[in-house]
Amino acid sequence: MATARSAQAAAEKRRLILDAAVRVFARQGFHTCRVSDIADEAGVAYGLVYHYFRSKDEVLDTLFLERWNVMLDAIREVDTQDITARRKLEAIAGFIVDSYRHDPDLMKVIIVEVTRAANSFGQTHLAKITEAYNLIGAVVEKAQESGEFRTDISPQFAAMAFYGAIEQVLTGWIFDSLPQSAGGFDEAKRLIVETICSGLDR
Amino acid sequence: MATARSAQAAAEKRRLILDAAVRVFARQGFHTCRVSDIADEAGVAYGLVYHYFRSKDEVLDTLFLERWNVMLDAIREVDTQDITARRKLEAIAGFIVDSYRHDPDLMKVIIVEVTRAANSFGQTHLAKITEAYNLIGAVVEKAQESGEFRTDISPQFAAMAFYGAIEQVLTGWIFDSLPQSAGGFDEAKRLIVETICSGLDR
DNA sequence: AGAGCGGTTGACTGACCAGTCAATCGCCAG
DNA sequence: CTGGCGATTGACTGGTCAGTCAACCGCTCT
Repeated sequence: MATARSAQAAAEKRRLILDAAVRVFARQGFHTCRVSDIADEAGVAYGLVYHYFRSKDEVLDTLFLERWNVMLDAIREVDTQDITARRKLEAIAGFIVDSYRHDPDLMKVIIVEVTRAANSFGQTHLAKITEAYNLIGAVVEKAQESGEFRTDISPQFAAMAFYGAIEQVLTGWIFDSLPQSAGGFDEAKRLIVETICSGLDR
Repeated sequence: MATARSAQAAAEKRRLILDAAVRVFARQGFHTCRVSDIADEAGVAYGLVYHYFRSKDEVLDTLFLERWNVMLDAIREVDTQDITARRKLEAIAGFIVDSYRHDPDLMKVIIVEVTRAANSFGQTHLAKITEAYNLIGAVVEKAQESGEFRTDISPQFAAMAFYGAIEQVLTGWIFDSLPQSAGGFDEAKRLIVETICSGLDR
């Protein structure tokens, strides 16, 4: 039992540090913050961060991979369902928007420090990030084959437009260049999918 | 004449440094490169960079503002023309895509280090960046009033989707997660506008 | 000729911070 | 009670650069 109990305690400490890191990264940014800021926020000693993680980078890598893998699984799961592509895109946009609603700090960190940070962590995780584009592209491709979507827009291209629109909206919320209106989140899902699927034309 | 000649020579050195900085920032990224890398690339002494610029940051600020102001002017100019909103969006997307075609390194730096770097330079230039969204939003808004565009998608929202789609495509090109196909650039303009205006639905 | 003045040079400094490590703590088993 | 081991601590080190500055260059004007 001793082993099990301490293993659990250790896992809790690790999580404590990860959660503190989310808050610190969201508040100060990855490059601007010091490892000591994370330790302070978590209420642990500086060195303990290095007991659980090899480096400052590994903390962010862990946060990103944890969440991104959940998202990739969610997209894959959506794609197995027997619904229209439009509904699939709604579910995907919904998942991402809900991720932000549920934990804005974490999504801020993932978007700002990884997904949009193409020169630093975006580079490291390019393959993982591209995987999401490809999964969305596959949804579009199948919809083209079934006749639901037009075939003169390449699936990869459509995926970029779709994902780009979502990320831009989240970024707008994160930095207050887009108002987070009352109906907000659910309205946003609808608008994104509506824009991409039906277009702005009347 | 002496004054005029040396002033011109000085301006040329300044430009030499700016152009070198574009190459270095594009290759290594702003945070990763050293000021000495810029000086070496420009073939001038380290200290000269500080004769023309107050700081490393100011070099990037200058590059961004130079180009971004040109773009804002271009968007404003497009909006004065008596053409459909769809044509206006085509012209705007065209301008941005052509900027990339003409000087990919500069666009890479602006997008990667400023526009998408929301925590560092994106923060500093948030107002300037938002200005672009607002100008695009105004184009959409007028199109809604004239009946060209549907009115149930907020103009600001549409602007984010439009700009987000463009930037995502450029980012895809920059980091090779989207193939730069043969027809490439002109095809891309068309697809972006087509997607946003008419949608993916058949 | 030579004074003056931008333009130009690059060695140096001061600050910062990621990561190390030796010492301590506290929990459990025997 | 005690030996041992993993968890925890935080002072310290080493390397990295942005930015400074005092000296130097070469052109022009008198």
